[in-house]
Amino acid sequence: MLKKTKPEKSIELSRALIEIVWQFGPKGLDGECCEDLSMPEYLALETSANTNDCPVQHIGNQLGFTKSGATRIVNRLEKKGYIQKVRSYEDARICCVVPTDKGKKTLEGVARYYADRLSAVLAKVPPDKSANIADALLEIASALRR
Amino acid sequence: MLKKTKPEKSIELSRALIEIVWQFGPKGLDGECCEDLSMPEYLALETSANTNDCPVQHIGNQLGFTKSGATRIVNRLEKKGYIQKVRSYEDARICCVVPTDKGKKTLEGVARYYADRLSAVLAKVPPDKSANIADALLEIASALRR
DNA sequence: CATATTAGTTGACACGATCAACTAACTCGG
DNA sequence: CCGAGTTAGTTGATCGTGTCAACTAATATG
Repeated sequence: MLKKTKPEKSIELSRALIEIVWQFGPKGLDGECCEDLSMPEYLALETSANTNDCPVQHIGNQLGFTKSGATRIVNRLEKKGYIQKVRSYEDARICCVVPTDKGKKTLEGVARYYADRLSAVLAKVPPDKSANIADALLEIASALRR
Repeated sequence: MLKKTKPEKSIELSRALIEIVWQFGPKGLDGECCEDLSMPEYLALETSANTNDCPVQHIGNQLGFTKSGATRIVNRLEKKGYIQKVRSYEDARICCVVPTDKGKKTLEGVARYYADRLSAVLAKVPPDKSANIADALLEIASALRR
């Protein structure tokens, strides 16, 4: 278990990022978010909740799936009772993805689960740093959207 | 695309974390790291490079796989020419996973690729914040190891 | 030496995504 | 208003990548 010689700063940084991503990401530890939802399923559910008259494809676009992938993830969510597909009556080709009550409730639960996991980690950080960290996370996320 | 009412702080934070994880994680955009390596393959390769006489199982432990999963990922890496399996002569049950020259070279390339992706994002952040962000990433990663 | 333990492998399987071909609904120029 | 083109979504075949349980082979131990 020997560490190699100290790498340059930017590489060291991205190394940290990868570790974080791996721990919290889709393959992290259990791989599940909550109940019977995988991470992409959770994100799809969330997208449907944040989008009015959300077409199936929009979910694919948001998550980086093909449209067939989107169909399948939506079907899974429907079978599990988290969403419903409603044909749009303005354009009957479009299926609007609408979260059910169960879906909405679960969404809160999962958000809380992640929030708890994150605070568990932040608890191990020197308290004077944790404000900085919160700031940094928000900043990166907002840069990603640009 | 309507946003819901402002959620509490910790949930907003974990939301940011999830976005980051999704963008940089195994499913992020292309899903691949570099050349023909998936993210778990990259991490396995890196683990083998940072561990002397690295047994197959150690890779599984590091990444959170079962031992059969570890066998499979190692076999894939071997087939692609990134590592070699060498039977330990102290204990012939153990296969030491050793990166080949190609493996070592690729490792640098991938590290650079991630570093570049990260700096591309950091470039969009107010310059006075970026030091904070670097600090925060290192801090979180180190907290995760504890 | 017999038994238990440990490292690794393997076959059957599950899950989740892609691709390409398809259907159904809408658009628009003649 | 009709036929060609476009768009939303679905589906069958397939692939990649992981698990579980049963296995082999090497080592440790009483």
